[in-house]
Amino acid sequence: MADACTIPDETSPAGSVQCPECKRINEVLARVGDRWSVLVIISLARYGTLRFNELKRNLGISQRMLSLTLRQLVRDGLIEREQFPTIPPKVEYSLTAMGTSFREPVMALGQWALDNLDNIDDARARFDEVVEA
Amino acid sequence: MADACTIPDETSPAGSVQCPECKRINEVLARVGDRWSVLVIISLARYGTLRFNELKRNLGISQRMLSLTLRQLVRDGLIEREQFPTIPPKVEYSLTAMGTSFREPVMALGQWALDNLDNIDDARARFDEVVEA
DNA sequence: CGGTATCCGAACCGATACTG
DNA sequence: CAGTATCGGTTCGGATACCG
Repeated sequence: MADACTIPDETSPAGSVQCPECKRINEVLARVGDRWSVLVIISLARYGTLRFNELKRNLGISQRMLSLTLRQLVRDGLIEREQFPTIPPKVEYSLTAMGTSFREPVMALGQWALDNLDNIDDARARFDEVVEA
Repeated sequence: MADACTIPDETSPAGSVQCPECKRINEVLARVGDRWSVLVIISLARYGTLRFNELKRNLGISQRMLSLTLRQLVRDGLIEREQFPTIPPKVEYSLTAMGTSFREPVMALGQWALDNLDNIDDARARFDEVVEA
């Protein structure tokens, strides 16, 4: 990996110019960092393989958004789509190798989210109380 | 931490009902998981403390979005705002303890993003080529 | 310097209806 | 079952102008 790809590069004086890493991270997160993508990845990481409607029920996502999200993730090479020509049709989704490598940071983020939801709620309550006064 | 908060809970039969963890993760990610928040956290994790316009230049974010994002993050207890009553005014932002604990999963995500941007671009190119045919 | 207020187009996203 | 198409409300987010 090139030097330009390591995050802790503190050569520039803090706020001089736009940090190139942020620009690139931004690009990737714009693609795979939205909430539905993250949740689809988490679900597939948990269950291995899921059908369309299983994901739909699992996530509480609308049919439209799931369809769009899945197509994006397939296009980005994070998940795989296997279609069985049966009647009624059956389509299974699972993680690719890259999707699996995405699993770890995503799961860490998800776990942090679970661990800190209450803390955030508390912080918000305190903040709002102060602001009202 | 309660049992209900662990992600790898495979008790339900895959797609039966909405998984409660996904619901909660969704809630937190809706708050602190947006792109600007993530990038602010990454920048503060890198530099420790930054002023408003340093962050602005660093991220390539509009003044409006930065202002909104910072206020949210302060409200959620992830960052701290210190104001110096000088002329011209000076305001410094840094991570709180909770923000610092958020740092690790976020940095992991950012690093993954950097490492895989090219892979994603390649996957997209391949996908689009196939679709055109 | 560090904001806030307003405007306005773009993107998001759920609801609904329809298809193979 | 696994989608696609269309519509309409909400949110996002940049641009601009203004303030302490």
